[in-house]
Amino acid sequence: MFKPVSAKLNVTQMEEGVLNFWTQEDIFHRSMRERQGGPEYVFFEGPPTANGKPGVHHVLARAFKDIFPRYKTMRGYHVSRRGGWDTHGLPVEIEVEKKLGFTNKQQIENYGIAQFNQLCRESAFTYIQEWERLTDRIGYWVDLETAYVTYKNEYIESTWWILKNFWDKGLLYQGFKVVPYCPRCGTPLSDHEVALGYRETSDPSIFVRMPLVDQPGTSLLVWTTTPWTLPANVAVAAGADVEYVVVERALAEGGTERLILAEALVAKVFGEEPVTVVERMKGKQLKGKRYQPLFTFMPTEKPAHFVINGDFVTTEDGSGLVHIAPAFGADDMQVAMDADLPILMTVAGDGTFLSEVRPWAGKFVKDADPFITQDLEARGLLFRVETYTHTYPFCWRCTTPLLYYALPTWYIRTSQFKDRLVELNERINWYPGHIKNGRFGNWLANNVDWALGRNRYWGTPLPVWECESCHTQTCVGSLKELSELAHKDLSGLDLHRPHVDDVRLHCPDCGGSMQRVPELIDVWFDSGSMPVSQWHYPYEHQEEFKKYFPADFICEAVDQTRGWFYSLHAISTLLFDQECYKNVICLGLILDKDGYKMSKSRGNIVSPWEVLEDNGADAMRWYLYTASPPGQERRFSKDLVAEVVRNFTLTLWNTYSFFVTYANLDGWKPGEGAAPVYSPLDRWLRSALHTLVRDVTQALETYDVLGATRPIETFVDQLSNWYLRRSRRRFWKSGADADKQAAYATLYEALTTLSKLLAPTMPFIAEELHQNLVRSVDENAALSVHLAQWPVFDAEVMDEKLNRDMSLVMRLASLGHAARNKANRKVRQPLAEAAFSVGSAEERGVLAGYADLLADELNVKQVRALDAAGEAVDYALNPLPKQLGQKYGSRFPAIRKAVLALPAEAAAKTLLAGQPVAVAVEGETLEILPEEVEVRANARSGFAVASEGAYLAALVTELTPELVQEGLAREVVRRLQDLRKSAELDIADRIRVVFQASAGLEAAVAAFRPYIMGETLAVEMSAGTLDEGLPLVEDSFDGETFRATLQKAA
RNA sequence: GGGCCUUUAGCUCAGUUGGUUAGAGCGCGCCUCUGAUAAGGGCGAGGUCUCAGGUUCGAGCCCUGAAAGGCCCA
Repeated sequence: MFKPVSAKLNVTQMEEGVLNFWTQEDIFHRSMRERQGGPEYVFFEGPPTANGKPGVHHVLARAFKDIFPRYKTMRGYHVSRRGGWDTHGLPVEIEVEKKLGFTNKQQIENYGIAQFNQLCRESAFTYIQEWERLTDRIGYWVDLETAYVTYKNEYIESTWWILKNFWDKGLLYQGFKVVPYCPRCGTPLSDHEVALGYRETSDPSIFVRMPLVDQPGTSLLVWTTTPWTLPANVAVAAGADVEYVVVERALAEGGTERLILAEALVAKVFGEEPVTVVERMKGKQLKGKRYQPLFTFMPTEKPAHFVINGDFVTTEDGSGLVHIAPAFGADDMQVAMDADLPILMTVAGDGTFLSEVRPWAGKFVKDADPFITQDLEARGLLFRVETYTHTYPFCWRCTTPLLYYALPTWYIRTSQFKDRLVELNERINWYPGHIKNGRFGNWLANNVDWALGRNRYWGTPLPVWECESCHTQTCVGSLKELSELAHKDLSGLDLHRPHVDDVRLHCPDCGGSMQRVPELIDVWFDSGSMPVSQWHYPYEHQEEFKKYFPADFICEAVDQTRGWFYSLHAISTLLFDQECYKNVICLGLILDKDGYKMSKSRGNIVSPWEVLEDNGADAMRWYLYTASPPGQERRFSKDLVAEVVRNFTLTLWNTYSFFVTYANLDGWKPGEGAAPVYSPLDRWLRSALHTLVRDVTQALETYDVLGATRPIETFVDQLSNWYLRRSRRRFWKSGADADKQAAYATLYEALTTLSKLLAPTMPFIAEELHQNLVRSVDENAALSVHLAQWPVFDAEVMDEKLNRDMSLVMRLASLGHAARNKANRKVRQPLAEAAFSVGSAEERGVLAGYADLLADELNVKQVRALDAAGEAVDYALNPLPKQLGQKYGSRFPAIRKAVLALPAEAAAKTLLAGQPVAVAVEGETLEILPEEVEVRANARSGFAVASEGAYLAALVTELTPELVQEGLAREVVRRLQDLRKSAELDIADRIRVVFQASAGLEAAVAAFRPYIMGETLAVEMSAGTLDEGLPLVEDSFDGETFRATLQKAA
């Protein structure tokens, strides 16, 4: 006996039962333990931060991550599924700052870094319990007990080891990074903060002359909106492929001058003023031309003041020649590094000019703009001054205009490995593929050095110490090394600020005192280090590290392209010269109902709990898998998850419930009783099932989640709404013949196989089915479906022709129903005949083979092919463009016309007989093959017809008295079945029926009495007086009246 | 400003190497079936496949350009 299954499914209850089972039997750990010794399948968990609540987007990532470890486990792999937590960084600090009511860094310093960091450490796990609860509830199997934590000393120490490795290779260096900076607050602002403070403002817009050294009387015309940056000018950038011209113009004071600017901007700059173009050239020809510097306040230790090429130059504004001040622009800094230009720092941290800038020393730079302009004008270098209105960022806190300002920071020399980063990316399989050479590939190809330093508190400290006297620097790679250099045992030291800052080292060069540099490292370096640091490698677990690197599979959302995907790849490339992961699914973002990204800052995160409580984890997961391709962004709505339950889960569940109900009635068990003799319908279902196994397996092997799920939906639909609907009677009938055995065996095979195919994606219902269908009858079966073996398809069972044939039959059935509808003949009324027209001789054979099935489905006494010869059928020809067009190309229209001009009747008969027809086209005779033309039939009047393409169904709608009586009998059956149901009888209960009927109906009942009694399981059926106390049905139909009562027979 | 993605029915999405009548599910209206079903079947309303050019005998699909939206980066 199987456990009885109600047709009503309480999803939540079922899933919670499964969760309990997993916990009690420790299935998750078993799934790892039992596969020890099997081949390794390596999965890396991208660590989330638990200081925020998990949202739907986390369910998305976790749902996708879960599929492949489960699948691979079923294929015999050992899959270690270690979790991880990202615990450092600004998000954590900001939460603590909010709690403390802080608005700037000074307040943190005053409060004390030690206490502050202690609060951060606690805050990092604020929502850990909700994360654990959610992870558990959605059935994401990940080992959180052994999860790595980025703030642990061991983790940090390994990360230090990596940094030390880079240091030793000369890849870690100090440079400048241009950041948005508030001179009043004395601090750089994050992107988020900058975005808060944009507003419209007016700035000076000036054109200046930069006279060429080698061509007296000729100047570069350069445009800027920040005159205060001109004293820091070191170069002028021209677009390499931009067209430039030298123009000659008259000077007001007499004589002429020549100016160089982009051709596209001549009209904009000079307007009505007549100028003469005397020469033209590309930007690349300007490269290297030297000009006289506007100012010489600062010494230049490298060559400067010449034209360079830059791809950021546009000809939308200004002159097409861009002034370069590396300290005050990100592009400027980048070209300065590329071209090895000097960096002139003219401005102090408070936004005033340094003393070297003598005329304006101490003045706030923005206030100095007019003076600088005057100075240039006085020297004849100013061409024009205007006002320019644009949006510019201001400090959100104090409304001071932000400066783009170079701050010293630490870099990793990733750009040196640009080519290698690109090459190793070639080995990675990206899903979707366009990320590889698109978003990710472009990012790598334009790689710039990784700005590593952060001027914050809660994070991995940069392990570089600098001598206070001789400025020698050293990088420390372990606690042991630190202890040695400090001459004391520091093995218990907390590797966070401020404790590491308190450690002074002895300078090996001069014996001076060395202090740690103030920076922390980028948290992305933390998470990108996880392949190494999760093992405390190389100080511990060397074997494990080797075993679990690189990853076979990782999966995160697309916002990790420049985040975790990059940090893993970059660190792995620089450290091991190897790719870090072989396959990666890059998920699209979940958008809210209005199409915006769900994010904490927007406050539009939808809680997954409501969805889970109503519809369960399986349905939510399934929705996420099947809704759209994984890489595509998607809007999320709860209603769509509910639809999954209605359309898919319940369809499957009811098929399962049906099976269990009847198998229990019959005492059926797999492998017992007569050997099954499969009917064509069984063979079709098995063929479809094995095809499904093949396709789903293939899809999972290629990380195609849609391909691993949508076909299952189709199959379940066909299983329920065709196979089972067409097979019901085989289960009802008494006895246990080979046909019934075959029906049970087929349905059982389908359900148990589905349970396995669904295990990676719908782990709960898969388990439920497995426990009841497999475990309950086979003690030796796998304890859990997740410990079972993945199903193997049998190519012998697969039959492509059978699959095709059955879809034709389903189509014809559908047409038959349509014809009935048009004729207004309900299915309960038997009809004499249905005749079909199909497009080919082969399909006629299919029709003949499945005539009985169609007759039963359509409730007609006979099914046959429309006879071309014997009946008045009109034919039409439809030349098939696909076949003819591909064969004849541009001659197709003419051929089409010629085919349509043929006498349709004769040609159709020839083609239906499998013979070619000849057409004359442009003086040539062509042979048109039967498969190149579709023959469409139209039946004579008197039939009720429905057609689609080449297919047509025609019903004989005349009724004989026998047919009418049979129809009435079926009406009676239907009423009695309804009554059984409303009386809540068991499916197998026998009944006694007493009825009263109008004369015509009574005759019909008499004629079909055995049929009615058989259908309704009546042991007695008689006309007589009704006992009103019994369940009663009363109805009139087709001009007849019917009343009946029933009672359960003893 | 740059890169990537998206745009097909009211909603969520399919649409094979280009093939002439563009599909499914949900929702809506009508009809129907049912002793597994919260369901199933049929019919109907609902589409200038974002727009404009181009290639082709033929374009939802290929090419060019534009627009709108999203994400990432400046």
